[in-house]
Amino acid sequence: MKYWLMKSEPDVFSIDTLKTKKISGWDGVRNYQARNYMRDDMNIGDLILFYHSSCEVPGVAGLARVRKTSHPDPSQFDAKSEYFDPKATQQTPRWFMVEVEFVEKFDHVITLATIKNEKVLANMPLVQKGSRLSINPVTEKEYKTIIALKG
DNA sequence: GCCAACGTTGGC
DNA sequence: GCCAACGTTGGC
Repeated sequence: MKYWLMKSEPDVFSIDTLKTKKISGWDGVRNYQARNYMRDDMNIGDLILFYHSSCEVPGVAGLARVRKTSHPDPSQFDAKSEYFDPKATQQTPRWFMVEVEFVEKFDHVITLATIKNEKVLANMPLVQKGSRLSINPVTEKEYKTIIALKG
């Protein structure tokens, strides 16, 4: 089993949205490296740190779990979607997504500032300058450290 | 294949 | 809103 951190703008899709929906496809990823993580490396049962980005208090807001391995992201075929990709076809889809399920919403967001204060977490891509990939692998040690911070 | 221009991310 | 960093596009 692996661990991941996945970013989402809470204005668009938050831990509360997932809590309500319970299950959701992680659609809209349009970055090849992030796509490759979903397509090639994510397995059922992998745990996901659900990170809120581009908001007042950026940080890990809760947990999700991979429920279904990758399949084509339907939004790439939808001309009305902001994620539409005219170069993608049903025969040769370009974008893939996994399906995730809600696990937990933390009582308090584990803020980026808190994460930056933890020496053990200094190697996370999240805190590297210029790193903006929306999906990143997390080591077991990092995962456990973050979980311990939720109090 | 190079690279300039442009677009996006995301913290601050 | 600013801006650094990075990714993508497209002409050549």
